[in-house]
Amino acid sequence: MSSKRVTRKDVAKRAGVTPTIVSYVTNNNRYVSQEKRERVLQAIKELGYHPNTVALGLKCKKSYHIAFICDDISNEHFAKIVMDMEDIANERGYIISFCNTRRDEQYINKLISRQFDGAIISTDILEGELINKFPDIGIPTILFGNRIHENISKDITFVNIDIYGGTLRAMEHLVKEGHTKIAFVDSSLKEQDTIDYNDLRVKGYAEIHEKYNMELNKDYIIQGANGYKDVFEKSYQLFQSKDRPTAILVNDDMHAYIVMSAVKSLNLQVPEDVSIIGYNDTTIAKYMVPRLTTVEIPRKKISRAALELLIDKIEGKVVKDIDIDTDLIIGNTTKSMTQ
Amino acid sequence: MSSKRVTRKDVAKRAGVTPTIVSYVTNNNRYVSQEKRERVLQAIKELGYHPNTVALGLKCKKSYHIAFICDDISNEHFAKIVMDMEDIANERGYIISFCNTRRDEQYINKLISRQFDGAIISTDILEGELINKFPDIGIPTILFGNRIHENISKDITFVNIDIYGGTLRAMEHLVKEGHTKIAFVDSSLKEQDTIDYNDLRVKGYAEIHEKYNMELNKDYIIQGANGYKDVFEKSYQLFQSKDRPTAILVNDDMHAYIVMSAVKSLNLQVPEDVSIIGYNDTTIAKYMVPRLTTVEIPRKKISRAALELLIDKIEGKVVKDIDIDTDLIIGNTTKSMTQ
DNA sequence: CTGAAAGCGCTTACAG
DNA sequence: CTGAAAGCGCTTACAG
Repeated sequence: MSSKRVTRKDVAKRAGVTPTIVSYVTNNNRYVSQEKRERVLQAIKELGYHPNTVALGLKCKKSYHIAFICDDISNEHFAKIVMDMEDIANERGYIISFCNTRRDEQYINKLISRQFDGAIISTDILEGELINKFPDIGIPTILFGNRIHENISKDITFVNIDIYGGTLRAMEHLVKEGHTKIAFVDSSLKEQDTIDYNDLRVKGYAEIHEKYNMELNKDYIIQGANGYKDVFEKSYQLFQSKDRPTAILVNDDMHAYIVMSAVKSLNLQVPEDVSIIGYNDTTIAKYMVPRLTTVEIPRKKISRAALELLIDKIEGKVVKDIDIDTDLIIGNTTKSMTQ
Repeated sequence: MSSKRVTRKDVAKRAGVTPTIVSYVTNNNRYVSQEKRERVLQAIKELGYHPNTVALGLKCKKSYHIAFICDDISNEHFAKIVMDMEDIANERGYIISFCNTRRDEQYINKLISRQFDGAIISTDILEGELINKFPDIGIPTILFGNRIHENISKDITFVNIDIYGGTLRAMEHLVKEGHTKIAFVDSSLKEQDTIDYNDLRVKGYAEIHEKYNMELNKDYIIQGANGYKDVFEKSYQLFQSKDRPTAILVNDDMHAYIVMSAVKSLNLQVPEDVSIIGYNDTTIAKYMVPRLTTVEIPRKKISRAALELLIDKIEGKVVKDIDIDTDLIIGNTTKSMTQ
């Protein structure tokens, strides 16, 4: 910051009024004589005065500053959510800081020191214990409903996304088309060694196996894959195996695209040899050739719900968890086995 | 914010010392007797004290808060730059707010009121006049070097990305392979009616036409396309025409993918019928089948350069513009005409 | 209708 | 070695 920022005092001097009058004019919340008002407005223009939001924040204990914590914003799905949220936040006078998730108490403490009015969190990897630090200190917090369910504070409001229902629909679609050998990829950054049945996708996947008495082959589950390259290699291996699946559910469109690349590298065709379903309906899904079948997560609704719940909460209103439906968009990457 | 946030005063009371001592302990910049120090540390722990960064900002005229203004963060290229920058910022004690570009003076004023220590701007659409408001008010500002060159303040430091050189290399590659009918797509959100020869890609594109005495067919230039759908439709039209180009340069990988989708929809093959080159080397480029030839823009270098220049500037150092090289990554989407 | 004053939570020069 | 005090730029209850 420049050391010569124009302050309220400078404006007052220039306009020949007291600083208090300047506040009354900029906030427009008290009667000020027309003449003084004009002098103040004139001085503001001449000097290029910008009221100091930080000072206001200190005085009024309100920062109009929201934190958005997210594991991977390079995924178009989340990037678009951030853009939407920033739009709504801007309309309401708030600003959003984007924060990469870090599993580190010191980092959370640094964030708390920033006096955010609220926090929105979308994570597969942050422990409930660390998430809870926000509500525990009194910061209104919204959590995108997903895998982390253990020990979440009751003070947190959930935007529950029906990924479970979407998964059931996707799986039913595959089963109806005659698939029984269905694989599943979860690329979220979590421990590799165990299958996480709390993951709503895994849960739906397992459920359908049970419902239709299909054998669940653990070799068909790729979990904790570490980045695009890893997903490529692991799915390449999977489809190279003798007992390869005929269909695969992939937790994200771009990763579904990667899986398709691996499939094609093996000279297999989509959907003739392998059916693929993704999640999110991002650009790549819409323009893939063939068009990707995918579980649509309504981004606009999520962004609006999260931000409006949060602002209501900041303003002291009582808010309830909200449920967001998902939808299966049927493209051309799934094929009936019975044809 | 909760009304009962723990302050320095509370800690002092609990520890039986003066508030000043608490500051000395948290800042660790003055001698404090071992005994008092321990009492303070203990009280901080018991009460869960988090120093108020906003108050510090007001007092020290430093917010440790940086604005990143960008037209479209849903593009993986920019999203990854944001993630990288956030990482470096975090190491240095700064936080980044992501701001969608808005061509609106009121909005810029609101940002200025926020007391950002600095701003990083990457835009194709914001006028120089509005960009200059930041340096004019004394806010250190970094601009990603690109199309907006008119009237930029000398106080702005540029991270110049050699898009021009990258374009020359891409075009040379196509020319050497025998292409003479080369199209170009610029999907940035600008006015549609005129060809913007200030655009570094257009400039390189035109340059090569001149160098090799190739006729520049204006119908081959798609500019001001409005989103993915528009790029799809316009490129579909282009390749449907009788005198269709044999190669096309697309200003961004995902858009290059869309162009390929359009090409395939016409039952044309890449690269047999149409050669395609993109920009950025994002995930889609790496995993496209065939692998996309693309102009690589080194994101890590850009993020680091921008943030370190900015922090140096904030700290009062004299900094100079920096040049970032680009590279042509040769994939499998270009084919020689002479084979 | 207007303005002096208190106070938000900090830092730090200065005096003891 | 420690602490009272000034001050960062604001808002607003209160007194005139």
